[in-house]
Amino acid sequence: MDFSNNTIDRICRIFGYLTVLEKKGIDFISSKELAEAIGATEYTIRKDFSTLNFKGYTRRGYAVKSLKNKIGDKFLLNQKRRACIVGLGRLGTALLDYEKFQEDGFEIIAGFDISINKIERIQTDIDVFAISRLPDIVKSKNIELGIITVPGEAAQKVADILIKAGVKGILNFSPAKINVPQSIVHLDKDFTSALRFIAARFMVERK
Amino acid sequence: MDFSNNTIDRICRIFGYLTVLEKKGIDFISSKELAEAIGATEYTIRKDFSTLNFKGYTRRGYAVKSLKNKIGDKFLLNQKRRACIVGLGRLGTALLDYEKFQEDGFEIIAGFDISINKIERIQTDIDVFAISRLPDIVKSKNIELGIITVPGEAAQKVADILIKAGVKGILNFSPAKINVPQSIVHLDKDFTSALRFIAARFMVERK
DNA sequence: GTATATTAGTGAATAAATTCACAGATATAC
DNA sequence: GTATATCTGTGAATTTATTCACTAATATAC
Ligand SMILES: NC(=O)c1ccc[n+]([C@@H]2O[C@H](COP(=O)([O-])OP(=O)(O)OC[C@H]3O[C@@H](n4cnc5c(N)ncnc54)[C@H](O)[C@@H]3O)[C@@H](O)[C@H]2O)c1
Ligand SMILES: NC(=O)c1ccc[n+]([C@@H]2O[C@H](COP(=O)([O-])OP(=O)(O)OC[C@H]3O[C@@H](n4cnc5c(N)ncnc54)[C@H](O)[C@@H]3O)[C@@H](O)[C@H]2O)c1
Repeated sequence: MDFSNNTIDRICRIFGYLTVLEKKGIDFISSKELAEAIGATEYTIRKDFSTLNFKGYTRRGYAVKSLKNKIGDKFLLNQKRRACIVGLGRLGTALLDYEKFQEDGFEIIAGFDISINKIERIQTDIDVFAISRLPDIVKSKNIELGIITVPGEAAQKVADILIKAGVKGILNFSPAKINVPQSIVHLDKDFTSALRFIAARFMVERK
Repeated sequence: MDFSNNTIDRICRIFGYLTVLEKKGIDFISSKELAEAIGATEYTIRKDFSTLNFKGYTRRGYAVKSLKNKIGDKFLLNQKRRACIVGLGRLGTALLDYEKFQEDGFEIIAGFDISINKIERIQTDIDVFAISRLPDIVKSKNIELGIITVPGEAAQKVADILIKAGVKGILNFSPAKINVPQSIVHLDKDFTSALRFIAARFMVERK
């Protein structure tokens, strides 16, 4: 079966929230509370779960641990994913050192940059390499995800290199939209568009 | 009239792309090319423009400059927006120094942090202050947008402070979901959820 | 033990978003 | 100057997503 982007997006947020609940030692959660936590409605969430065949308990809700495992199994969020970061500027290095990725199931295996200077001076526990080494390292270290933090002009080129090297998914933080084959999952996350969205939304609200 | 989030999101991306086209000196653009550039279909875009009453020219498409201005006027993306960043860690400082925000119409007026130590050591052209000064500064400098880059645990508290100080929109990069009154426009941008989305999407694809 | 309140599950209804299909306009080719 | 290909604009059709409305189950209160 196939699921809509909306459903998958909700499921991923729910997964994150379940992680929090689990840490807090909370055992059951209702569709209503889940809805509130991720910004959706209880109906949508029950519908999602219904479609996915995730069952809850009358008057108690959904069992946190079990639900988290079911989601993890179904969407393969239980297993660690191996990622790399290309472009070790301000944003790239911030991401490189973000330890929480690790506990969230994403392991940053390597960083790459075109500037040898940068590679040599960078202070981090993660291995960093010249971009020329990318194909080799992505293959040998089985890296599945590429995170692009190079300037917009270089984004497409980097995407091509990543895909050729064998990554299966790309998260692109540059403002450029990248073109990738259908088989590669990718997401463009442009902060400026996000800010504009807020500005535009706000203005529309006032009318 | 009111527009859907989807429409506004597309419009913001189109606005960004029009900026690029303008710089390149391209005068006309078709719905098809726009669609391709932002990852939508030509139908949707023509429908959006139809609803918004943005007219194009047969066999030529839409006039780049004029369209950009119309969008800018309608959604108030032409005027500079004043923003601040709260939480000057790795992500916050990366954003603080991102000059491109300026040319994209967002001016980072100030940065805030709870750690006086950090405030004192930080190297940047932007003014940085202790969080206690936020209400005062947001008001006196007319700051409209708050960007949250504090740890998840502090996000809600910071959101409350920002709102009380008078910001009208919030972009939250922490993994916590924040609760804000209806009148405040806000967006939660959690990188981990984005990575999970890719991982989940990818796995679904394979099935 | 019974009544009550809460919560899931789901087909049906509704609403929203997208796509289609085609008429109308016009730049371009020849 | 005419034919042709291309591109917009928009109601209608379709598809997708959400919400409703109600049944069933059961924990909790008393
Ligand atoms: N810094 C921010 O807060 C911020 C905000 C919004 C968007 N962005 C976007 O994120 C991206 C990175 O931003 P930044 O501020 O970190 O930029 P930066 O200039 O600090 O870093 C970019 C890095 O990419 C490297 N690079 C350039 N071309 C490369 C290539 N072909 N292969 C490998 N590495 C290459 C550079 O050497 C540099 O280290 C940009 O696209 C930017 O528009 C950044
Ligand atoms: N670094 C990344 O690449 C990255 C990636 C994904 C998500 N995030 C999220 O972005 C946020 C910032 O991440 P980071 O890596 O920059 O963290 P960081 O720990 O480097 O910085 C956080 C900053 O917030 C400040 N702070 C804490 N409480 C505050 C308060 N109440 N008021 C004002 N300032 C306060 C701290 O002093 C610190 O300077 C976090 O929520 C994190 O989960 C970061």
